[in-house]
Amino acid sequence: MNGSGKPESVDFIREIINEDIKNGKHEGRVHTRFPPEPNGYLHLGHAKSICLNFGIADEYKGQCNLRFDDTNPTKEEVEYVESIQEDVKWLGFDWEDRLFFASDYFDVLYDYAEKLILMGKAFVCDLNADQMREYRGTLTEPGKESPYRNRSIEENLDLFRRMKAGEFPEGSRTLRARIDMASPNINMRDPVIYRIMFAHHHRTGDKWCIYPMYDYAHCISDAQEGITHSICTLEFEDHRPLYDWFLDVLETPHHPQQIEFAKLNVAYTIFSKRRLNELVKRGITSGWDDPAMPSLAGIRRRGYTPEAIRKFATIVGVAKRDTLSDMALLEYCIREDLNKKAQRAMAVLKPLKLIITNYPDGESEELEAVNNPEDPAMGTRKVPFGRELYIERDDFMENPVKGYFRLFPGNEVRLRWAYFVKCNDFRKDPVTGEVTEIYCTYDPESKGGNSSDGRKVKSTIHWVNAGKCISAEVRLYDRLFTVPDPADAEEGKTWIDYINPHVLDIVKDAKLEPFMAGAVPGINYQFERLGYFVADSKDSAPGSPVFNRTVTLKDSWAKLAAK
RNA sequence: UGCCGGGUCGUCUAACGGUAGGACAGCGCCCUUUGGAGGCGUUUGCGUAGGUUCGAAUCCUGCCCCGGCAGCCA
Repeated sequence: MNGSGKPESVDFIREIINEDIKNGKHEGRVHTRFPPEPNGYLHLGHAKSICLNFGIADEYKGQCNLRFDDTNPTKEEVEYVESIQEDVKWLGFDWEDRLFFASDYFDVLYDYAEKLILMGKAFVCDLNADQMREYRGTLTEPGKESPYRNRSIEENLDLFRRMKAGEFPEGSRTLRARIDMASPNINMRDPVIYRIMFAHHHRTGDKWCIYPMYDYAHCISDAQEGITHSICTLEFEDHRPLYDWFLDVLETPHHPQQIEFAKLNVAYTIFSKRRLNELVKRGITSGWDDPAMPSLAGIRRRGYTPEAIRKFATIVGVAKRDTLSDMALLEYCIREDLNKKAQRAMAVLKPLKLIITNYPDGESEELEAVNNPEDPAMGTRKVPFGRELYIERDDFMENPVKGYFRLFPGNEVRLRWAYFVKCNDFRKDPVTGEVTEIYCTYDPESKGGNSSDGRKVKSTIHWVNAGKCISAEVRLYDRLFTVPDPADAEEGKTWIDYINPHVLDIVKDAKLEPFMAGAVPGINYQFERLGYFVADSKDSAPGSPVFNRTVTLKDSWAKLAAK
């Protein structure tokens, strides 16, 4: 029950689980698994599945296995089995001692295959790939039975054992289930269950030259592990009859239930492994861990937290219809998390010199600044103040537009944690017309940021001490694409044409408070009034960090100004 | 045009025959030493046409639209 007294609503998967528990199905157990193929890096879409599977296991006091679906050695690599484990752990989940591989079951899988042959439910087929395609029929026409479909059990067994022994060349024969070539479901038209591949496997080495297909391996692997609910994405819906067929025919001790949900899509980015790979290959991004990538490695480096990702997974929910989630939802999650946790700092991205004409030359002082207004326990710090400062170029306007509250000639603003200053004059470059310096007077009575006479200002701006700040490179990341759904390209264009040219803008020489020299990668900061930033884990050096912008702060002035 | 699965605010998601609700986004106001955060308020939706029913988002039928499926990929 929630606070309103209404029953807590659950998604359709948890509804099924609740029903199963009520009916005592699977002895009331809940056991899920996350089954990635180790052929690429994990991305936000996988995170949804991870949170679902591990999350459900947690909620029902069940278990969730991590199982690598490594049935195709030509596509899989150890590099990925390592990065995947790292990503799942980073997200905050634990498979304890239940790390499995489909290849753990190659012997079992093989024995079951002989059993199928013995039952007359599988046969060795000599059709090549092209012929098989012809025999398969089409979406609207039934297929034809293979001429090898009625071989004797003895011949099938002999041939299959010789396939295993390596007597036949790659592609020359397959083992196929004997189901129904006229089935309206193409997956049931005598699907291949073993193919010959003389490939080195990352775990089993050269032991095998025949490898099982996904449909055959997956259901049996689930059954082996006593999985109760095998949660996968919608495109496997058509495979469920086959999943059930294998387990029914083989009479496995367990029969997990496959449940399909709609995978995550997020506007202005893409999750397709193929396309993500192309971004890397073309050099559009620097690699799979580029902070602009939606890979978990990328968003981690970008400064996203596991808490935010988990919250996002919860918020988008789980259902069966295709969706395109709003980027704003993700950004909300990270802002909400970081607002409470991030240490504040002042950073000036586009510096403009501000000189306080009535501040004694050569003087300086340390002012106290609050580290996080949301969390007093985070304490305060000292910020060096002086006669010459840098402020943000955008915080000054020679001719202010309506509604602009920041600095302009004659206007008074507050320098955060410091003093009120009033602009009296400014200087411009005679050639470019660019403002080069502004001259202000400060009110010594307003130290700390409050006037002594109750005088108010409409704006507070950030600043750094020109003589005592540090310089750093700051990388401003934005959305990857210029359109919500780049895969849905208009005539004559491809998704590549929609890459955002400003996905990364680099600020070479930002000015920051001196303590930021000690910024440690992985610790999130809020640069006040700008956004959340994190020191880059690859390109920062001790004492000289490089910062990545995780997300901007909401900017209601920008919205107003755009009108 | 075969089979399977879907269509509820702009977005995501509830409702399980009984007042269409929440979150995000938007808008307005209040508050604010971040034009941040926060508080309050508010606009917007059941694909369509019928049927059953006292009553339909929910059940039935037709239509429309969207997605998936013809790898020895997963």
